[in-house]
Amino acid sequence: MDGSKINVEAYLKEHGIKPSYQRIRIFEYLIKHQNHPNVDAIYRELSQDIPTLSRTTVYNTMKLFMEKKIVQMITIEDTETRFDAAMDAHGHFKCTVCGRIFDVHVDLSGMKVDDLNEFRVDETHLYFKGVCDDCFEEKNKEYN
Amino acid sequence: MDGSKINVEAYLKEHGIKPSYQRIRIFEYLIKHQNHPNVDAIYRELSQDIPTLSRTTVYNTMKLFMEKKIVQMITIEDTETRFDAAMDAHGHFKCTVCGRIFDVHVDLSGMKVDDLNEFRVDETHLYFKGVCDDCFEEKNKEYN
DNA sequence: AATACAATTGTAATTGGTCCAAAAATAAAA
DNA sequence: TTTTATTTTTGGACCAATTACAATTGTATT
Repeated sequence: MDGSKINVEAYLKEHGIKPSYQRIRIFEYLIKHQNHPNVDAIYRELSQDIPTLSRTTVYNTMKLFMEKKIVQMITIEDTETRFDAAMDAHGHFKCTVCGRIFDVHVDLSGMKVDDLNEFRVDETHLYFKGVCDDCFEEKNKEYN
Repeated sequence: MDGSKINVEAYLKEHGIKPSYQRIRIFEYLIKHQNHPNVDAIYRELSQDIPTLSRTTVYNTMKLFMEKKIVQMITIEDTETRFDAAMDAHGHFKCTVCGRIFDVHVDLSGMKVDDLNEFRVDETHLYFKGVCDDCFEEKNKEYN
């Protein structure tokens, strides 16, 4: 899902999702904003345009999207559940200062994990925490 | 923290934690049970022995332990926050059938992550989801 | 012992999310 | 097309996990 300009309706159908108006709008939101939103962010933004939109619908839709594997859940903090419409193998970086989450291109092919032989692995998740460049420079300024 | 038989009291002190009775007992629980418990599991178990124990104390203590970096938080699911007293670099595998979480020994040294140059990385987390051997065999039985 | 400080406790409040039943929309059948 | 069945959406009630907070208890300091 690179969101360059795909037909969302067709894309949903391809993945066995009936493309209702709400579902289309929600998915469009996800590919337009790569900010890894949580349910509330999606709701707040879209409900301006769709005044009758219900939070429950957003929850239901995200659950459905996950089942159909067109979005993945990002659980870096225990307090916030975010979502990502990109399904290719990639990691995330969370800046603990500004709170932003960045996509991180990562090649896990060289990873040696002997212990995994006893498991059937369906999903792999990798994330980092730290301080992003913007925040790091901002911090330095104070002490110069 | 391999828990083989260290002096918990000394260990806490070394990490700048005043070793109160509750803190000692909670940390002992963590290294004895490698089941990656959540707050409630710790509370239920220990409150049998320490009847006055409060859930808030467990929450406070886990927060303190995390700040002092002697436990790490495991956030694989949005619904459960678990903890691990092992601080060496390792990953986790969660079985989506039985719900158990296993430690996974992993070598990330070969990992190529160009995008991380723009960040100061403090923590790295890796986890997998899938089906463990026990559950996999159990499942097969049904269809034979 | 008196005082100060830190840790613990328990209740209340908050939050993020689910449940559920009614209403609305869509699809299928007549 | 109307009627009927099915799916989706909605919103309010509900629930469980976590935090806030003020009172109490415990510990260290003089």
